[in-house]
Amino acid sequence: MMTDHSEDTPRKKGPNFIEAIVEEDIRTGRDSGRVHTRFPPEPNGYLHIGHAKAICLDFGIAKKYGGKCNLRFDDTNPSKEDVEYVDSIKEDIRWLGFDWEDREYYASDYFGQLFAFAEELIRKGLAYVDDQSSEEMAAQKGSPTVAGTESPYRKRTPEENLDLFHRMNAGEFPEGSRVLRARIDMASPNMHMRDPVIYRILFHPHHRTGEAWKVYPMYDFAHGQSDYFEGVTHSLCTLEFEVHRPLYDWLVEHLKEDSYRPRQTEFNRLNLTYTVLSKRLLLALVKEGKVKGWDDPRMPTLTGLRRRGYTPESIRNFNDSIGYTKVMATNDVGLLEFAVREDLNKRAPRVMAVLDPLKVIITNYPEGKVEDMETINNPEDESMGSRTIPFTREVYIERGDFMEDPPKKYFRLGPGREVRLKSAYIIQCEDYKKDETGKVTEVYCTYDEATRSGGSQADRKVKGTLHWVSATHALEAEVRLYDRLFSDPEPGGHKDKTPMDFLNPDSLTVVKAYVEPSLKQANPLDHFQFQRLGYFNLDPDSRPDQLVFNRTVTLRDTWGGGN
RNA sequence: UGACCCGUGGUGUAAUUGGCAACACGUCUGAUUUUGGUUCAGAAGAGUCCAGGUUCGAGCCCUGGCGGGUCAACCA
Repeated sequence: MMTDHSEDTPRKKGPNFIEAIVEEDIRTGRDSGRVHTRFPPEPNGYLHIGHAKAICLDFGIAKKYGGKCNLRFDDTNPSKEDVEYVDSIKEDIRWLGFDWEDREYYASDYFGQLFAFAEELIRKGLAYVDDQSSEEMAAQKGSPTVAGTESPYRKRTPEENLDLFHRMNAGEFPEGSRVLRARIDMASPNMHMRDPVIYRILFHPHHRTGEAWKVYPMYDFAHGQSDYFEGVTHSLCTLEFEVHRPLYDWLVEHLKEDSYRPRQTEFNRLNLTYTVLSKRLLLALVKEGKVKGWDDPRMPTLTGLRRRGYTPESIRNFNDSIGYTKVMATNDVGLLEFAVREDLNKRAPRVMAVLDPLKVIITNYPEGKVEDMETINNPEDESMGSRTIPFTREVYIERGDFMEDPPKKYFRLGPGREVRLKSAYIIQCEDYKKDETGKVTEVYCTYDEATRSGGSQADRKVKGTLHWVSATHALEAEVRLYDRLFSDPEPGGHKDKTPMDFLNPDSLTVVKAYVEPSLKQANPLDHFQFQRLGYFNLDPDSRPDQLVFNRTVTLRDTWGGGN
């Protein structure tokens, strides 16, 4: 069934385990029944479809239960972050269809409160300054199976620690020379509880606070506390943070002044076949020039998918369909493509385009005659109306739509065969011409005037219907055909190979095509279904005198005979 | 060989307080079609990682295995 996927009538599904938790919290009156989530990106790169999964959850839960969702930039590491990313992230979230209203926050907004909280921990003897190198501390940390040993600085007095911490922030000590650690348990079976570093010295200017601070909180020290400051009730994050939860809770427990405390719940991160979603790899693809940029249509970034022609609705529906669990899952990218086709099938007007032209000359059609043939824009949506396309004596059809010696189940053009030219006439192949290499160069046909679309013989059945464009009216266009960027289903799942070893050399193919004249009026990012060829959109680089189209996704191909 | 998490058709998810394993994608038929698309009708495909236990009855509960993931950044 695919009748109820529109925005107004979402798929009927039972609550996922996170919704079940939220519903239980509401039922028991936890936090007075408030539901408040947050989406917390670090502004150090572009958002990709994996982030979309988190965004749909964070904003989706808030919307479903009448709560709020904050946008919070987790900007605790100035050496990696930049305003460029802040802007792109905001744009991408809006494009996806979500709104944080006036709740745009930054972890850096809380640097003052966080610093004060650190001082409090120091006074309570729950944090200390460590002068060792990171190597020394790593050695003392032990291993998952061997308990760690305590730092020689662990017994410093609160007074000394406070003084050192202030001087760290005053810039008196070089980067890397000292850190502030929480004093928890060096023998904990959970590595994150072995006196984790909570503050480090960084001299890199911060994109928002500039030179104001010389010490910056670590993720673990900033996240739960930021949740607390914002009144977040449900802090949803991905599975790899599961082992951080005890530390999250430990810190919040020491910070809270009332009964309210945010709670972290983890869900599975998105994995897609033939796709890499690690920021490191995506950055490498851009830096090494394997793709043209973050918005290259082959990239799984939201900006790339948008340029490719994917719609926000299709991405939201896709997220809806894959669900949220704690299972390490790998989703078939075909599911995403299905969601795109499903959406585009309803909204994309059908147009004529020929990617690999073969000239057909209709010998009994008058030279110089032009007929305007009416054709419907979208059979899925009558309200999209119709338009006319010019028909002439010479037209182009797809090279693959003619075979000299067609197999039995082939029902397109061949010697002596009849086909209908969509919205025009039935033609019959009388002859064809080949060049020295044996390549077919022209096909000669006759047309039956009575079979004109809407005419007296219009109902006559023939096996095939072909798309075509008038050879004298067609516009030349550049069409970019995209294939998967990686040739392996799990490019990241190999021991001695990197995803780069599986780069698909044919991920981009550029062809010169002929398209119907009406496309001159197309706007950037407009969607089209090129008859029998797939869904395309007009690239933002396109100019009226040089049309450029991207193939968003192919049509479902049920014919095993190839093309 | 520590802690935590996970294990249902090929893939991803469902399965009210234990009650004949459901849905989507994919695959395969057939019908319709001026798109080999769409739409429609139907089919195949798992007995729920394994072994015990509790129970009239277990995918759901218990025990023990096996398998997979995360964690030893002054990243998030």
